[in-house]
Amino acid sequence: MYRTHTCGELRLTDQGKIVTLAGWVQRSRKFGGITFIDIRDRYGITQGVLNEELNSKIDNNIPGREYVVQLKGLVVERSSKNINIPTGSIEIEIKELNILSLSKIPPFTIEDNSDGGEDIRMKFRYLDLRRSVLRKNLELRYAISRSTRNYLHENGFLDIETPFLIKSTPEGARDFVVPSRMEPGLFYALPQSPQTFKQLLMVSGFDRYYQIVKCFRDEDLRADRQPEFTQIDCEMTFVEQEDILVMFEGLIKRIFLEVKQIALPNAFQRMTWEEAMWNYGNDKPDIRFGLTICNLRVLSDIFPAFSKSTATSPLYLKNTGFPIFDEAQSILAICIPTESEITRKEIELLSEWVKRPQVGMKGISYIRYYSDGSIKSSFDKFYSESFLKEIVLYCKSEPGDLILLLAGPEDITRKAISELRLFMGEKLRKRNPEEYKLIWIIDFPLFEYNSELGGWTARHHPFTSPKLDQIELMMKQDPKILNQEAYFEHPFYNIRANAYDLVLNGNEIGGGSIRIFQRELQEKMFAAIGLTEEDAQYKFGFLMGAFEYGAPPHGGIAFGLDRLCAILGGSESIRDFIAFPKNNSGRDTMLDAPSKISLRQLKELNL
RNA sequence: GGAUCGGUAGUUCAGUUGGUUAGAAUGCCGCCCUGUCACGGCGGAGGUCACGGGUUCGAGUCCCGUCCGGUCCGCCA
Repeated sequence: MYRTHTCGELRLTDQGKIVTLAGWVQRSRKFGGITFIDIRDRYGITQGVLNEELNSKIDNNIPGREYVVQLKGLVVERSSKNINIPTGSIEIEIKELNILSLSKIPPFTIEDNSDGGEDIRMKFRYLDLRRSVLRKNLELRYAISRSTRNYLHENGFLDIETPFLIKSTPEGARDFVVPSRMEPGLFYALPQSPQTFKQLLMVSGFDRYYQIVKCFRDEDLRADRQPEFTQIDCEMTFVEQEDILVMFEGLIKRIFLEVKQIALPNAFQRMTWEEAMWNYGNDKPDIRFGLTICNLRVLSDIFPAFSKSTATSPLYLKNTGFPIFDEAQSILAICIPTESEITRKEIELLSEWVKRPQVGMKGISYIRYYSDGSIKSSFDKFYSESFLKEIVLYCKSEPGDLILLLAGPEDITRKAISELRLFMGEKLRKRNPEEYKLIWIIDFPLFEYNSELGGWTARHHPFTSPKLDQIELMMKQDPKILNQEAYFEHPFYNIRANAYDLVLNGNEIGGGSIRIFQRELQEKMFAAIGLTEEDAQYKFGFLMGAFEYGAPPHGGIAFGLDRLCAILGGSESIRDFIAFPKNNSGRDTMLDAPSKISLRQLKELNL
């Protein structure tokens, strides 16, 4: 028997037992006649002591760091205890020490605060995973997936596997493709999600399906994006949007309760997409803090539910005197409470920040609304004080506030003010990682206009159903757009989908929709996004065929497990929650993949 | 596809205006130490300054290119 106990379980109550432990040498400390050896496994660290006799016997052959050793000995109480570790009250008086495996000196220290950088730790990922930080991350991941499985099982969901070698139908992201050997020149693709399969399962009558499943997308990476990632993929039959939201609020509440011991509110907040864009400039708003956007000018048709409210803004009409504002499509502002006395230098830094190419603004304007009620702005010479006062009042500012204004084209200005809002939220320390605010974003647009391609694409995916009362509008609409400058005047712009995202602290952690289940509507959808009838039939004929044999109404949702883990684990990077992740360029530096393959393989594959 | 930061000892980093023998910490090796647990003390080894080219009397330092890595934009239904 290699071990009787783990390295994390012995306590004072085990005193007097003869035990055998096996593990890795964390560190040894020698003092002439006595030597301490800390051995570590997944469960903890236990100190062993070599007495004088044994110490002199092994003399200079004390096992080095990361050797795998087996200790046999007596559990005794320590004369000086270590309160920092659970096993700190006892130690093992070693009677027998066996080296099971040698180790080279590791390239970095296997400790909580390792001295190794990201690069070298990735190359030696199997060593990095010995550190308790990463071990705890993977334990957290398991806890989340276990809660998920329990909850979904209790609610009648079936875990059904779907294939990884499928057909390439890139509608959004690029597919990873796999060459077929048996059919030269043809290719499989790896799934970007099991979307069509789970819909077919609904047609087959498995009315509640889930799968914790790998998905693949051949796009550039980020700290929170990997080419292969894991989704909690779910689908239900005979449901409306409300049923899905309630069911999966339950899942998230269960995960928070079991994994973080946090009881979330009974019903999550909800916000329409339009409201989120209007107030936060973002479809995944971080609602842990305010600083909502003040829309001082917006082109009339872009946000139909809100645009009218800008009509009372002093800056709504053009020709107000300040050329930058007069020429701007949109003028958006945020009020920063109690910051009216911000230094010139800090303003300068903000200005540099918004001018970075990633943000892309030409500059930033500001209004200081001092506590004594006086007003000073960066554009004083263009406006009277009473006009400035009108702006301040429109923004609902209090004396003492600082108002930051950005002006420019609607899309980049809104994106920039959203970035600025997050930046200021961070600066004001209002983004507390221990605070969890969840919100459903609903009523997404069904379509998105792609000005590069000059056409409409599905915002979520082409299987998403439009709102019931807008189906008719869609069925008779010609997708062709005549005026690219005013795509938001096209009726498609205002068609809303039965689609929803769940947002946690400004991160999209899940999203889904009620699906189309009628062939005619699905055909119309494909036509709208520019697929010819032949294309649609070639790519998705199987799905539309299935819809002709009694397809039930259905819908679903998918959560990004990696990202959920990272947020609950308080980390920015999902790589810390994946056992063997890829680097920034999609490379596995441990395996050194991707790599060349042999000529013989190439020949077999006819490449 | 683009922006930006970085690459110096096993590792993490410092290296001033271009100037003589490139430093620190940690790790590693040796000796000493019977209660440490980030042990301590003394001594030692360890460098293709990513690679290639250029400027210069002289380059770790300046310029150009390449490679590698981090972050971001585009992209990611």
